[in-house]
Amino acid sequence: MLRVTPQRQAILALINRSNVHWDAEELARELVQSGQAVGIATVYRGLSALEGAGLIASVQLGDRKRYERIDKSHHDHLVCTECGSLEEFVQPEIERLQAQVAEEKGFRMLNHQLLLFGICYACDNHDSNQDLDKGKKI
Amino acid sequence: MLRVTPQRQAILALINRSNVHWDAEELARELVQSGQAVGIATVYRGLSALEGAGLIASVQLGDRKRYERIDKSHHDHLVCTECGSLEEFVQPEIERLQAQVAEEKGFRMLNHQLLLFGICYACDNHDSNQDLDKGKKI
DNA sequence: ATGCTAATGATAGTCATTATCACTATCAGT
DNA sequence: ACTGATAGTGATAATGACTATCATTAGCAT
Ligand SMILES: [Mn+2]
Ligand SMILES: [Mn+2]
Ligand SMILES: [Zn+2]
Ligand SMILES: [Zn+2]
Repeated sequence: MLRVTPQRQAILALINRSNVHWDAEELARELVQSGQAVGIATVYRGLSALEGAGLIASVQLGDRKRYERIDKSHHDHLVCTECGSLEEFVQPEIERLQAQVAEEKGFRMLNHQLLLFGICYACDNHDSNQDLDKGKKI
Repeated sequence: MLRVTPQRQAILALINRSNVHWDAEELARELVQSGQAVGIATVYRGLSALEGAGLIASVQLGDRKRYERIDKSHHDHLVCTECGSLEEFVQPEIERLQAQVAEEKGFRMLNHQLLLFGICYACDNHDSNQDLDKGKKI
């Protein structure tokens, strides 16, 4: 009952061929650029449907949700509060301890979210107060 | 330059005397109940100011921010996606490993957020499909 | 090929939070 | 204690990220 449509194919293709954490608006703009514009409501619905089908992954960052490829192993994120960039990391021991905590509490954990906020290496060593590149893909 | 006002005192007192993760609207309603109504915009600004002053703590849960007392040691949260309840936990080893990851990446971590989503013990063993208690304090 | 119904897209609505702005109150300096 | 600079208040408008509506279109099971 999940239908294959050109719009969803375009959204999925774009996410799969990039290494970006897209939000709905950014993705819609990129689709316009590439000549296959998709209505913004359809982008929201498409992203939600694709995630529900297990074809893409998401990260909730503050008030906005970002989507990325799912064909990499699970990872968590370092979020730079200066430039907004995302860095990825994997720490199996943390994953194991999370499951252990849930277990001990009788809590059936379905997923988790771990965000480390701070200043990335680049920002910490910035030459001057560069303007933030608002158009940068993260 | 952070001024002491009756509104902020009321907000802080309410948070400090309870063990609840308040959002702005809930807190405003409670203040009305207790006969010291505070404008909703002032509640938002007050919560933000108090957090900035290190007097209360916050958790970003999906699209809404919740505030709680800061006079307990740092902890993270188990979030029940069924009933919305929050359970707290501390895992020093996870904390240590987070700092280690940031260190290795040259990332200056300022804070973090770890949420474990799933079904709490009560919901997992519910007798029937009880209606969620929307008014419940969490 | 047909038809049931999910999907689309333009747009209106929702909801949490922030901005505006006229007015008030805190408090540092006298 | 007085006062002035300015932070804070509160009613309300605005914003921004989504979600609902609804007429129309188009997958896809049969
Ligand atoms: Mn990622
Ligand atoms: Mn807590
Ligand atoms: Zn940065
Ligand atoms: Zn529960």
